[in-house]
Amino acid sequence: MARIPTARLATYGQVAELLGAWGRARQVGWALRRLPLPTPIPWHRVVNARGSITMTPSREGSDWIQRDLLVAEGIPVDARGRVPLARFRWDPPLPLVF
DNA sequence: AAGTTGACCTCAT
DNA sequence: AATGAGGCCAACT
Repeated sequence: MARIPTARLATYGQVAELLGAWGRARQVGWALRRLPLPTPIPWHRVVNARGSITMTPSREGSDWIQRDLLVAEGIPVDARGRVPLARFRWDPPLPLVF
């Protein structure tokens, strides 16, 4: 995730692919849920494939923090958490191979 | 040990 | 636009 440039967006699925874990977007979400905040990892640049911040009470506020961080980077977020994914999507250069 | 729960995704109504 | 089905799989009951 640290590879995602400032003011660019990636999806959970993209991050999974980058790890060589195609189809395992859920596990990316699992990992992010566990991130201790604050963290230097730019977790806020990861949104869902529908192009929005996943807004749910189970995130205990990190969804709203994500909103603030994205707006602070210049990425607009509407009232329902939608972001212009098509415009800001980051295309990873190469998958990681271990 | 079996069933449930998610910061998910794609495809089909 | 909004659901629903099915797939995914580590953790947690």
